[in-house]
Amino acid sequence: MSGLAKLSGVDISTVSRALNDSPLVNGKTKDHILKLAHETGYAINARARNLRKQSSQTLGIVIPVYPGSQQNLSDPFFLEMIAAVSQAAAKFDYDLIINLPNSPSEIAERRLLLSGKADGLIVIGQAGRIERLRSLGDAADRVVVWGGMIDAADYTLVGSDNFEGGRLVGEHLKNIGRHRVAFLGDIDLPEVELRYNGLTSVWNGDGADPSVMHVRSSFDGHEAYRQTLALCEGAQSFDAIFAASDVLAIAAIHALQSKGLRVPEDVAVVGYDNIGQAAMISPGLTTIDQNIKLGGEILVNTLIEKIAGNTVRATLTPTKLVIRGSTVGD
Amino acid sequence: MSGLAKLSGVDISTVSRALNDSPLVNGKTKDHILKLAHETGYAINARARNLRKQSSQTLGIVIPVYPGSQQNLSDPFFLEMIAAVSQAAAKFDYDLIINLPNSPSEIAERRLLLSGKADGLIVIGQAGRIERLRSLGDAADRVVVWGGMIDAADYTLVGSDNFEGGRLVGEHLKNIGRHRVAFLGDIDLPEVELRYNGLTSVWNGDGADPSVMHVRSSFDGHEAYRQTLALCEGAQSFDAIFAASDVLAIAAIHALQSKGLRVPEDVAVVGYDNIGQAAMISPGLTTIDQNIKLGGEILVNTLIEKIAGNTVRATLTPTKLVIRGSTVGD
DNA sequence: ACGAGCTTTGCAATCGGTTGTATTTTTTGA
DNA sequence: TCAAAAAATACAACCGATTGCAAAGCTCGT
Repeated sequence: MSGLAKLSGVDISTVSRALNDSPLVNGKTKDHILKLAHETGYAINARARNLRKQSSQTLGIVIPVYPGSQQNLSDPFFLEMIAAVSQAAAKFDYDLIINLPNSPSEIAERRLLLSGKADGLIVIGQAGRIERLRSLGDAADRVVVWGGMIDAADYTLVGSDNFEGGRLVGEHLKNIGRHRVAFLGDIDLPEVELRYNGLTSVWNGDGADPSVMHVRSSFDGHEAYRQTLALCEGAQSFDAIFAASDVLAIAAIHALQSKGLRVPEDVAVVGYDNIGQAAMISPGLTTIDQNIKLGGEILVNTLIEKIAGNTVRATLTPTKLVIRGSTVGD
Repeated sequence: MSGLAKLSGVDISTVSRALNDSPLVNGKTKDHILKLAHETGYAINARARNLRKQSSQTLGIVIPVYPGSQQNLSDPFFLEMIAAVSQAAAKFDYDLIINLPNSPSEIAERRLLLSGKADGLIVIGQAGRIERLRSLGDAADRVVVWGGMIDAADYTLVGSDNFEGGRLVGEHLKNIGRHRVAFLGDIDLPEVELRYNGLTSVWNGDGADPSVMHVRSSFDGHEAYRQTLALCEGAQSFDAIFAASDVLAIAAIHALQSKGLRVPEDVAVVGYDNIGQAAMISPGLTTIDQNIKLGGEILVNTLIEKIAGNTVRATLTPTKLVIRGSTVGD
């Protein structure tokens, strides 16, 4: 910048104002400086600017991909969320630092905040870290969490309407005459519990016993595969599986087919997320679309509001049922 | 930091040295300062440190996920690559800024470099941007590209051995007696061309005409689905498909099955990448494992070497065939 | 032609660390 | 015991922008 100042014969303060399009600078002067800046390929030094402005124009995103556990490692949901958040952040000229903690107890995220590397933090999922999120203290002012709505949260939550998603699936299964549903997922996770509750709500007050059974599985496809095999070998009969994610649903279909069961004739299968592959397998997977793109935008908007010191409240994004062959036949 | 200086009664320069574990500081003094820092929850201001040290301890990763085209948007390969790079970078105390350009012509990446937000850049894939990569100029000193080895590259390349991957697939198909192979992918992309060349090399000098046909498809699953349908309706007969990615292979299987063709009995299918879902579909997908984890590590190591001013040369990571039901039956 | 008022520019402090050099304190050896 | 060497600490410049305030340059009406 001092180079530009010499070239154009003005003070660096004027250069600075020109580059920031300040109205305090004469139009001609501004044009001249801008031209020089362009010719010399000058780019403002973000490090100096960040220091002076006490802001880094950067958000952090924390994604629980624990390498040891293999859990989630390749769940496309996360990539879609990263893409959504990244593009929403870009609209506000924010960059995105990605942080994949190695274990639930990692504290690298707070470091991003306290050191000023990031102005705010987006945390995807509360799994296994609710307590730590609760104890954020002041840092909570610059954190937004994607997850299922829970009352006791001391932090700002954004999420899709998991209860409604579960309910939509229940309605659909009921409509196609499937009443013996196995729910595949871990209802200790808030968003999963909500999906489960939405599912069972459909049969409540129905006279008939809700015959929904819970088959516990983490978000790891291999575990879902094993659990589904076990389910097939168990005594309980079922004519539908509702899995807490598409990855689990795809694994479940694989398990069912390997047991000689037909999808959807013998067992209807519904997933959650509507990842790209959901439409690419045989039969196509009926699933819930969480509108991740909108979710990412709301996450970013909410976080930027918080950074600006405004108070915001929890937000739900709408949820949509996408029907494909895995529940109704082609 | 000036607060810590007052508390401990020493100059801030001593505090700085203590926090950086400099040997110039007395052990007792150091302990005292560290204890105070811990008690007060002090964290070094990264913005100031970055400015002074002319480094941001941050790498950028550029991933071509173009939202308009839907291309790749949910390919788990990218997430695995992000995870691998992120974890490798963490070992060197580098953070990772993720950049998903909206179009091949975006220049946001260079901005990261020139502004000093990132010390170096990792670019995943050369697709559609080879010319721009060539014209990096000085910036090439701090850029490493993941992609297929091409001679004319003016930038540092790291990639898996795509030719060998293709060759392994060819050997395997030949071994199981499949000689009429459709190659599904876009051989205008360097890595894809190498895989194709590896495949055809198996039949070269064989007397028999290599009966490999090229079915062009981008890395978008929907396009692969359509192309495979078209292939089925065409005149050419084939008994195997080698797809340039698992996502394409899964789409191809879906298309084949919807045409009433059996996998692997009628058509054997091989993918590339070994994403999580490859093992989760029916039948399990035979594929090439690129060892992305190692690739991410090499990318980071190479980039850090370059940032340090050392010269490095292109590197290949080994490649491995993973055989599952889609080519040999269960 | 001149001063009020407006526009434009320059000066200098500041953000919060790091680091070369000077200074003080402590240790060492004869 | 005392000078020389070593260890520990303090001083002050510096990284490169932003910004409040002062100063200089213009415009305009009378």
